[in-house]
Amino acid sequence: MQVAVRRTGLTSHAIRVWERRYQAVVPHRTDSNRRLYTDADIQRLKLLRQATKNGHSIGHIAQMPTADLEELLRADEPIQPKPAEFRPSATTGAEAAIYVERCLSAIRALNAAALEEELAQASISLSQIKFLEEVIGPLQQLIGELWQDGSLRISEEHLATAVVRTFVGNMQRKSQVPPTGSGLIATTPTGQLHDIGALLVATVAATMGWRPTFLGPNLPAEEIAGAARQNQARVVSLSIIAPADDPHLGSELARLSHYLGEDTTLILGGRAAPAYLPFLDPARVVYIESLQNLQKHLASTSNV
Amino acid sequence: MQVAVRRTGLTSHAIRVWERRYQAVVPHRTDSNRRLYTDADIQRLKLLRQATKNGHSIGHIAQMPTADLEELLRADEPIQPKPAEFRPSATTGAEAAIYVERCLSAIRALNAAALEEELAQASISLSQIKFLEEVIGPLQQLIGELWQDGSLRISEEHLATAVVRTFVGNMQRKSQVPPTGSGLIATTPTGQLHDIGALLVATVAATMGWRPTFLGPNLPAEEIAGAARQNQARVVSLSIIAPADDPHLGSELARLSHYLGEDTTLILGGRAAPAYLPFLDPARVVYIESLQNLQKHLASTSNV
DNA sequence: TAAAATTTGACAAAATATTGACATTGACTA
DNA sequence: TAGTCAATGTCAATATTTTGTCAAATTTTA
Repeated sequence: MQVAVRRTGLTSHAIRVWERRYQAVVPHRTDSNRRLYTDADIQRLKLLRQATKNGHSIGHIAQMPTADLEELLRADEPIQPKPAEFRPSATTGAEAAIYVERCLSAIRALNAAALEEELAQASISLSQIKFLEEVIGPLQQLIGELWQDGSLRISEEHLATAVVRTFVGNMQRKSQVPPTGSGLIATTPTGQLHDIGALLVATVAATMGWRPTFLGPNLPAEEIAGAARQNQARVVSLSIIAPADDPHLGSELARLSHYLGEDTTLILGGRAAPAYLPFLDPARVVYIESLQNLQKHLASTSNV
Repeated sequence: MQVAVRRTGLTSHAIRVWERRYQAVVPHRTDSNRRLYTDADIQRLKLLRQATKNGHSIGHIAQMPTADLEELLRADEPIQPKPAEFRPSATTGAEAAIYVERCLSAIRALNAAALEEELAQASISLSQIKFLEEVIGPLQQLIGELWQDGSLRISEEHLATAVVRTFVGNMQRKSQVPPTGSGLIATTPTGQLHDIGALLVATVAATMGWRPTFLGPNLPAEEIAGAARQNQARVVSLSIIAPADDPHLGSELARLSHYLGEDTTLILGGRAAPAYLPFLDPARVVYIESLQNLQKHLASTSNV
C-alpha cells in the first residue's frame, strides 16, 4: 500500500525488504495478496524509521516489541521522558474537551510540568490531527478569550504559551518525514502577534512530507517574500487571528501576493482571515478553515 | 555501533582504539562481530571523554571503575571555572566559537534543521553550563548585534529565536531532576521583551534540583509577585538586557521588591542589570554576571 | 490497456572490523 | 639544546557484513 509509504516516509522497497528479511512488520493481506497495514503497523514502521535514523541497525531492532522501540527512542532523544500512564479513557467525542479542561487547570496552578503531562497524554491518545485541532486549537482560543475577559492572568498566559510552543515545536521536529515535498513558509503578517497557528501549519506540513520553515509572528511582506524565494517555497501560509479590520493588513497582503512568484500559492487561515480575502486575487489565494482542510489541500498540491 | 558515536560525541576510531589499547570499554559482539554497546557502556564512554577533555590522559583513567570516573569529574568541576587564562578553557572557548559560527551560517540559510543539528552537536560536545554560556549566550548576543546593524533580516532572527527557544526549552525539561529544591521564578520585567536569558536561568536551576517556573517576558511587578507567592518561590530571577536607562524599570523593580516576602530573594542578571541595582535594597537583591555565578549562588542557597 | 503491487534475485553503496602506519605532543635525557 | 620515546588520536587499506535500491516477470486494479 502506498498509503503506508506516504505516512511513514519510507520507500515501498524498504518496507517490503524489512518484511522479507526481518519480519519487521507483517501486514495482513487481501484476497488478492495486497498488503493491508493497520495504524499500529504504520506507527511501528515510523518508530523503526526514526530509530534507524538515529543510527540503530535495522537488523537489530526489527524484531523488538514496539514498546521497546519507544523506549529506545526515548533514550536516544531525551526529549520525551514521559512514561505512559494508564488513565480511564473518556468517550471519544468529549475526550479532547476533557484534556482542554485539564490543561486549563494546570495553567491556573502555574504548573508547567502538569500542563505538559496533559499535552503528552492527549497527543498519545488522540491522532495527531485531532490533537492539534481539538486540543491545541481550542486551548489557544480559550486562553485568548479568558485573557480578553481579564479572567486569566498574564503570567498564566505566558506560561501556557511557553509550554505549548515548546511542545508543538517538538512535535513538528519529530514528525518531519524525509524531504520529498517542496518548501512551505509558515508565519504571520505584520500586526499578527500570535504564531501558534502558524506553528500548527508547519507541523501538519511536516507530517505530509513538506519541508516547512516556521518564521514566527509579525513579519513584513518583503521579508516573507524573501524567505519564500530563498527557500524555494511553493506555499506561503499565514495565520490571521484578529482583528478583522486592520487597516494596513489588506494592502500588506496584496503587496505580498504581488511579490510572490506565479508558482507560489498563498494560504490564509485563522479566525480573521476571511475578512482579508477581498484584498487578494481569488485565483492566487486559498482560504482554509481547518487543519484537516489544510491537510487535504497539501495532499492535492504535493504531486504537482 | 554508530549510536555510540552519536551519543558520546567520540569518533568511531577513538572508541575502537580505546578498546584495543586499554580495554576501556569492551562491548559485547553480535554473531557477525559487530560491537554492541549497552547504556552503561555509553555512559562510561561519555565520562571518559569528559575526563580526557579535562586534561586526564586516557591511559591513566581507561581502566578505572566507572564510579571512580564520576568521582573524578565531580572533583574537576569546581576547578574548571576558576582559571580564566587557563589553556583548556581557551580551547573549549574556541570550540564554542566555532559552533556559534556554524549556527549563524545555518540561520543565514534559513535552515532550521541545520541550526538544530549544530545545537545538538554543541550540547553533546560541551558541558551543559558551557553550552549555555558560551554558545547560546554569545549566539543570542550576536543575533542582537547583527539585528541592530540591520545585517540580519527579521525572518532570520525569528527563525533563530524559534529554534533556540524550543531547544533550550527541551533542555530545561530534560534536565529536570526530582523536585527536591524550592521554587524559582524566571522571567523578565515590563519592557524587557527578550526572554531567552530567563529560560537559561530556568534551565540551570532545573539541573540543580530547583523547581523552576518560566513565565516568559514582559511581566508587570504585580504578576511576578503573585506568581512567586502562588508557587512559594524562594527566588525570583529577572533577566534585563537593554536598555540601561528605562525610566520606569527602576520603580517597577522597587515595587516588585516591596511586594516580595522577606524570605524571597531577587536575582538580577543580564547586560543592563547593573544599571538598576541602585534602585534596590542591596540586602535584598543579588546580581549575577554569569550562569556559573548563578550556579554557585543557587548551590549555596539551596540547603537553607 | 496503463498503472500499481508482488516476488525474486542481484547488486552497489554504506557501515564495521582489523591491522598497521603516521603525525603530534609532551616528558625525559644526553 | 637537541634527541629519544611513549602516549594518543587519526588515517589508509582491506575484508566482511549490512542494507537500500533496482530490474524482470507476473498478477491485480482502475
